[in-house]
Amino acid sequence: MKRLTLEEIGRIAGVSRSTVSRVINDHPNIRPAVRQRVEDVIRQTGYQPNSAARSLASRQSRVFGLVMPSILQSAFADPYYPLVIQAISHACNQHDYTPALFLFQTPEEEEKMSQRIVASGLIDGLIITADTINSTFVSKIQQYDIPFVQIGRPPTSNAASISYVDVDNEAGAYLAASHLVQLGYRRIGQLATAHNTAGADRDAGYRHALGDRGLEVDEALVKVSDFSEAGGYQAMQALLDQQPEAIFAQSDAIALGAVRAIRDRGLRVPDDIAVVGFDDMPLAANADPPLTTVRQPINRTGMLAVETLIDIVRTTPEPARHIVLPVELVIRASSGAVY
Amino acid sequence: MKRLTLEEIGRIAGVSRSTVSRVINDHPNIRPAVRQRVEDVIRQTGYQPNSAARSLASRQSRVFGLVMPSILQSAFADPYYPLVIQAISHACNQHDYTPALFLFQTPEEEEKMSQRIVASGLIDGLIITADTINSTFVSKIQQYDIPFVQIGRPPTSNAASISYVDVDNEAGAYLAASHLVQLGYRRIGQLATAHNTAGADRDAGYRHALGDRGLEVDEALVKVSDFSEAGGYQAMQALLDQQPEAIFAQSDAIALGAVRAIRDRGLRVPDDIAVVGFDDMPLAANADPPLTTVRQPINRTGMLAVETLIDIVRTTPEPARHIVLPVELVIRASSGAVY
DNA sequence: CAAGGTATTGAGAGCGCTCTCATATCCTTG
DNA sequence: CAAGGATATGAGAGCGCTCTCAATACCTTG
Repeated sequence: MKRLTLEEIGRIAGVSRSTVSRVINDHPNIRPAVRQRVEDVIRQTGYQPNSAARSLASRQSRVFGLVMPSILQSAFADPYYPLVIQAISHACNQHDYTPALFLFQTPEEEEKMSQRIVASGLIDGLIITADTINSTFVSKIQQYDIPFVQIGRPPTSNAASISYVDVDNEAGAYLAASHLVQLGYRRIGQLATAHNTAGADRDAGYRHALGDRGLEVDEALVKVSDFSEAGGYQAMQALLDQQPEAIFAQSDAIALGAVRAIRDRGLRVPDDIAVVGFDDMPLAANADPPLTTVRQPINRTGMLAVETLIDIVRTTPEPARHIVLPVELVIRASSGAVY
Repeated sequence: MKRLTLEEIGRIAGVSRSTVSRVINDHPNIRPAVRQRVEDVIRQTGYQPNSAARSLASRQSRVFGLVMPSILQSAFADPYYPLVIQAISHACNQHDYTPALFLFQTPEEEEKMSQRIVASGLIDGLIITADTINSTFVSKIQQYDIPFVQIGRPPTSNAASISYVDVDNEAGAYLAASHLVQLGYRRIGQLATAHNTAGADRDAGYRHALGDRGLEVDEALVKVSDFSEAGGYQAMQALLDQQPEAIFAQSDAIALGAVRAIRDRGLRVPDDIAVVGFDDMPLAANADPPLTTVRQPINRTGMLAVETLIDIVRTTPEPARHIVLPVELVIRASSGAVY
């Protein structure tokens, strides 16, 4: 199957290359009859414009890069990231953009790739998943003039100049912790995470909720974990010695690990210890017991990241766009509110 | 920062565009002194060749498409797919290819995208994850002359003409089931899956293992599940009525669901029922009890898929390459062999 | 029905690279 | 040291598209 060109389509339709180009790019001022004729030829031949030629002439590729820096390598086990990828992929498909994937397993890999990513012209813009504090990648990328949006809030120090899409982590944690307070629990522990803004915001929400209800935060009831089930299991084991009545876990995976640790100690959820998670991953609903958690809108996050990036690419990049999406508390059995 | 071109690099280095191009593409017959000089300029300026121009002139993009057809949409919850993506991404990085991601959530999306994927020239080759029997995508793609390799064995009917990288599912299942037989279990059930070649091969391995040891397969001990934890939970509940002594689950997620179902029935693993999984996902080792399972080399699978595709793109596509990787049994507590 | 627009189309010049072919330079060796 | 062959470099012609600008076709309206 020989590859067709604009020229040939034009020849078949009896018009010039330029006119065919106009039809394809939906320019105004083409006689309806001509447009129709050209469209027919395109449809019948199955012609697809050559994307390299288009990129070269138009100076844009309609390819976005989806970047996950090295810090997150292991975090890929967390089902959150696959869901984000899926959401972004879907959004890109809808807007006729192609997502290129850049997962970095080491800083060296990151270093090696970043130059090519920003300067080869392959990529029109970047979606960066890196709420890790002090990501070197973001500061490196800022020196180039490639548009990007971040998923998750950047550290306060440079959040103003960076466009991002985030969920309201603080409000979510506030809801979760308040829910536990209202249920009558007093010794409410937290399985927290370190070095990421989402974790920091969830921590703040937890503290505000307790404070607003006149409870003091007992630091012995706050343990740090990573975002994995295993991490939650370990942290919960340490926490169990403090005899908490309820737990706010900063992610569903952590919560599930906590549940397992609680059971291993011969205790029951929620009868002995109530548990609330965060994220509302698919597994939260199927867990045993079903997990009370904070639902964050991952699909909308991905969609908005893509649309914001398209907007930035097409128009002026100033000022930076900041989007914070609302979250909601999903009450299930693990918090002891329903059975 | 103005974008540099070959021409300008040449001017700075005092040579022609052609010579710079030769240096970049590692052509022979350049005086060492000149090559050095050009390389210095490139390094100092941070020049990166424009990829659109390169693609247009050389007719290849160094972009591979990573396709996951719509059937698998929900299966993305299975940690297997993220790991495959990660492996392929890493392999692409190493070989200076860019992976573009095409996840299809619906047949319509698949239909809409496929034309662009194969005919726009954006993509040099495809890696298709679709061991689902009767994938329409593969048969569609075969009509074009775009190179591709599949991860997972295609259905026997057209496996001969398709290049693929697979793991030895049958041998793995054989190992797993044999392990259970050797431990003295007799009523060995299977949590199987339908409509995919990996499942069919694992089923075959299970049956051969039992047959080779003189055990007959009791069809009442074989239940069909999907690849999820929830599916395994459900299927196991049905299976429990048949009072199996041991279970071979076709994936780790299924095995974990089975363990949960067994526990909910008040039974213990492995004391009352032994469980073996398949895949050796990270969560298998951390499970409770740690899961005996069949380890498949996902990183090698991804690497070989990429390298095979590169080979096909660069040389003649004939004959189709078939690679089957060995697997190994990882014995942990869930099968009752170790504690 | 001519003049003066406006709507529609085509021609041409790149976009930044690769690759072939011609030219220039460098060694050999007789 | 001249001739011949190898080696090294440059010039030029695209790759298939977009976009500007000029040319043509089509309408108005006085």
